[in-house]
Amino acid sequence: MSMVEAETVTQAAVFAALGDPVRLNLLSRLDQGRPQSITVMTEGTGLTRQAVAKHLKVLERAGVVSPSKAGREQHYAVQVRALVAAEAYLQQVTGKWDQALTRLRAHLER
Amino acid sequence: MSMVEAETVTQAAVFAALGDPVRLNLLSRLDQGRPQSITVMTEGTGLTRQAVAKHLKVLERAGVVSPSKAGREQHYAVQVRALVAAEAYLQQVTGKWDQALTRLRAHLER
DNA sequence: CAGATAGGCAACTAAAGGGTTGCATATTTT
DNA sequence: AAAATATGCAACCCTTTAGTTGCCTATCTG
Repeated sequence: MSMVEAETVTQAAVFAALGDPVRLNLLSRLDQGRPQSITVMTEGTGLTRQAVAKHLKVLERAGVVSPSKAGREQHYAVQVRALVAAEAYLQQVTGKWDQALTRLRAHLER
Repeated sequence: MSMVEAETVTQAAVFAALGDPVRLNLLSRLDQGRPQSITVMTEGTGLTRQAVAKHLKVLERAGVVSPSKAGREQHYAVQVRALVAAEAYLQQVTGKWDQALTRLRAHLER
């Protein structure tokens, strides 16, 4: 597997982690800055603690969130790097598209 | 379901569509500007035409790609709007994080 | 028109995902 | 020390997803 492909796979993992409404909600509740415990994150989801714990694991494996233990509590905090990387990836794609549009325009005006 | 939740679901669908290495590859080959047929998109994937067709359907339902018929060929083109929206979503989240950091900083310096 | 090419549809399989329940373990709290 | 709280682990269920194969239809092309 080429390096490009490897990167694509990694990037896909991040998008996949974001590709679930529950996880997107959890994330939006985590980006308040301070880490939250699993139990707290469970509140208002209508799900069991285990379900939420799984979702947080998914986010963690994708690097979107990072865990830290505080006593008996497991806290999770947003890992901005991954999000910024995803943002950069999209910018690259949309950027390429802009370039393509420019080329197309140049071609048509010839 | 609230409007926020509905939007979250929609946005999650886009991320989910991007959350697969195969689809990410297809997308990167589509962003050259001009639409491509399914058969052409299949080349070099190591998959069957039907598999690729399914992936393109997924991208289409998420609004990431749009179909158009040219004779017997089915062409797909990148739909930049969806990508920009996803980008905006991430910016909003990372932006909120920046604000949170600012608040935290202010709190610590008090 | 006959053959080749591009797709669509459907059925089927294997694996991954999202959730739940039950039970064991570690930390607090009283 | 006992009760309560926060998690972790594992087994299990159901649905979705990623891929395949087989076959039928539409559109070119020679």
